[in-house]
Amino acid sequence: MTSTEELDLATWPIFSKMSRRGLLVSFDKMEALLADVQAQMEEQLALIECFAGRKLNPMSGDDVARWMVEQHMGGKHTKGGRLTTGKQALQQHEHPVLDAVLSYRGLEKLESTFILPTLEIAKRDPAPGGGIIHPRWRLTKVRSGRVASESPNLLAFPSRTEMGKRVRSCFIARPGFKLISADYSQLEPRTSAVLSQDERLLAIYREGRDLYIEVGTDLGVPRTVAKTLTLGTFYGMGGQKLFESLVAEGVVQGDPSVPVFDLETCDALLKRWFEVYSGVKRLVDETVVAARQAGGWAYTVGGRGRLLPGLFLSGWGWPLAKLREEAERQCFNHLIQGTAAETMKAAQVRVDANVPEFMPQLQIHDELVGEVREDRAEEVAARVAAQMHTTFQGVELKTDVSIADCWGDL
DNA sequence: TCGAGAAGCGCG
DNA sequence: AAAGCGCGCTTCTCGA
Repeated sequence: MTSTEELDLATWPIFSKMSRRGLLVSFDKMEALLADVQAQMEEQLALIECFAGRKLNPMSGDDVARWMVEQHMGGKHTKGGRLTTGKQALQQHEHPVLDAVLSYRGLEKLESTFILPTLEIAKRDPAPGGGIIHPRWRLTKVRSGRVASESPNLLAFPSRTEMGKRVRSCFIARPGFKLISADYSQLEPRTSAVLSQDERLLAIYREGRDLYIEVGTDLGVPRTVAKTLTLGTFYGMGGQKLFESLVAEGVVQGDPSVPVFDLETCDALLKRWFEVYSGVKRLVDETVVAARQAGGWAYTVGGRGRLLPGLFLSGWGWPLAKLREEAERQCFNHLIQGTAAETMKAAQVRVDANVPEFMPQLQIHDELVGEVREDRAEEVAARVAAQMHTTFQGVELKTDVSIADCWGDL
């Protein structure tokens, strides 16, 4: 593994090029979407007034909390003493007003965070059919070595919902070009498997089997549960959080062939996971011990350090234990997330050196997006994939590639 | 009127 | 015993 310093120096000019090239935004598509979103916001607002009997600002937690108190709805309170009005809290109650509040908030998020700023920023650099976005890459912001993006934060653009994909669809390839995406599958779990040398995980990956199906079989849970559970365990998720995640995913009461996912089951599942994949448990413990011996410094494989003074807090009282355990989770996360970031940077360097026809535009942690001339798309995509393909201590790291005319279709 | 902090939510 | 990690950005709220 190349050192983290060398990777930083080698990727610097690549990100510079990425920013200069930028991404083309279609004004027609974006403005049509904006009109849709605004119309739907009006609808939800009307719905709220209709069902609540008066106007309500869905964005004001105080306003929503006051109305909930009037309706004799209970719930958790924030540190500031108000009723919690987050998505989790509102979904506890069955009420059309709360449904509309959540819908409105989702739409408002799209409008104010993604659509309006993108239009505004793209207007600074007009181009045929729209404008160009030049994200500012922050290469020294994230302590794990990941990159961050500002103005706008393209790494946080929506992808999980239909409306979200419509936002991404406004980012299009220039005329005569195609967009290519190559994303590593399960980069962080694979990194964990390699670093922990856990026999079971290594076997799953070496034989090319689906991790989450295997975990599901090992623990007797559906694939979706196994996925949440596995990703959570890598970073120290607790029973409570796992339970909340499963509730949010709507798998709280499973079918009869599957255990019921109450809080106790979640605790037991986490415990069992670390028994079955004991190599990961060992790596977590060893990583923390090593960092303590190194004076509180956690290191990635490439040698990027993060100082975690909290590792030396002693005692079990509040908030000492909480802070120490937080530092321990950060310690392990630094190793996995940071090493994965180094894998990605190394891949970018190889692609830059060996596939000059590919013009990168975005790096999204485990994914590379860029443009290529239309007539060469298939061929160049294959070469990008070949350059990203690598073997990390016996485990293959491969990418899924796709070609499309807009970001949303990748 | 301005700025900081809280709450909330988007992503991998 | 109990525990998600890493970010950026927006609106609301409250005090200077």
